[in-house]
Amino acid sequence: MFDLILKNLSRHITLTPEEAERFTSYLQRRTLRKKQYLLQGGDVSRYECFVNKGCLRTYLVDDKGQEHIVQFAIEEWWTGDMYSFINGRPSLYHIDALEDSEVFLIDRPSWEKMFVEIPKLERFYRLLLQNAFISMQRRIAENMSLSAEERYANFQQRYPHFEQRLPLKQIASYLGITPESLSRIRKKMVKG
Amino acid sequence: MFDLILKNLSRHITLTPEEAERFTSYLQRRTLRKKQYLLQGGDVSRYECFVNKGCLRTYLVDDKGQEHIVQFAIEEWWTGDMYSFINGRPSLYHIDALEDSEVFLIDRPSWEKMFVEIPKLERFYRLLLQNAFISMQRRIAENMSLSAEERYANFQQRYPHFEQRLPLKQIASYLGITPESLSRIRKKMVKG
DNA sequence: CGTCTATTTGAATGTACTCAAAAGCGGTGG
DNA sequence: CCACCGCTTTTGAGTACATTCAAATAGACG
Repeated sequence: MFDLILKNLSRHITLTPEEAERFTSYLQRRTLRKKQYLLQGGDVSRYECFVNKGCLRTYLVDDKGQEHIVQFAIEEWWTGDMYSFINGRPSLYHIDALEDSEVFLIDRPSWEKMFVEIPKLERFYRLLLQNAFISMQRRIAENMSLSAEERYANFQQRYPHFEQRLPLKQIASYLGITPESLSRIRKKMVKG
Repeated sequence: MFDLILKNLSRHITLTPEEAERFTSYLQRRTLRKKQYLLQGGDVSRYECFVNKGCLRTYLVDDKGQEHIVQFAIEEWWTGDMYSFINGRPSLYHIDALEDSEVFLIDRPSWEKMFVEIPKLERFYRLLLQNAFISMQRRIAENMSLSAEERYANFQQRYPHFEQRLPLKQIASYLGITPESLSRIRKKMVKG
């Protein structure tokens, strides 16, 4: 049951069997049906989330009612609204399932406790955040310097499996363009 | 000399005098003249950097020769190219001084050592990255959902002091628009 | 099978861009 | 201290890429 998440930890740190045992005791398993919310904008995010199976999206809705996807999370990704989780303030984001999914959740008290009881996790989380930070930075840079077409080409290259798995509309939203635009870009790229 | 950086640490963790002493022993002080590089694209980033005085920018240059600012860093901000620093790969970014500045640098060996010798720093860095991650995420969301004018208004509100300190050209580059566009936006906002 | 949503296509529109030139500002050296 | 040079900012005109709105087609799900 905890194979994947323990494998994920082992990418950065090595836990003793006891520590692993303790760590997994903090986790709550939850299944989500397609379209089910994990977090709704306005609520306080009570969990950090590890995706064991399926696919979630984090998005916000602007005043015009348009959705903008900030992040996808598939198997072995972590997600959640860190800001709301840490500060206890209402979240600006919605998180829901794009497929039937299975996740592990950690609530705030467990979160605090686990860093105290297993200090190695501080390192794990630092490294996780480091990587997330790096890819965010790159995404910002790309959003500023590349055309929609180039951004899409990069997306395909970087996340080849997302391509088949996600509907066009979601990808468009992630890239910050309209579905119509992405449809045209695809058509053009097939011909080109 | 180390007042500011120790104050910065104390926002998240409490060091004993000995630990503080040890921590500062890792630091190298360096002054930068306006326009001086801390890091040039293509080089490997050898330092993480704390700004004690002045202002730096991190930017990349696209194929058309255009600069895109990913981050500003003024007093009490940390900066650097985390990706290059960690992975030892050439950096995509340039970092230089927009004003005469004074910084403290930590090189990679010291960086590794300090986390081992002062494990509390893992926590500090995790929290630092957590905040950085949160604001990156928000920036991505804003870049996607807001018009140039709204992004500028947010920038003014969030970083009021940057407004007077930074030339229009640099702000435009940070917002992902041309100087011409920002000039027009400003004109419009004064009238409106 | 029918309904609802996603995707495609077309036409008109708009926001921000490019290119060009003038005006403003700041730093440097005579 | 002033004049000059280079860079920044402003303004104008034309353009391009992506958007909006609308409608048709395709696909998914109950």
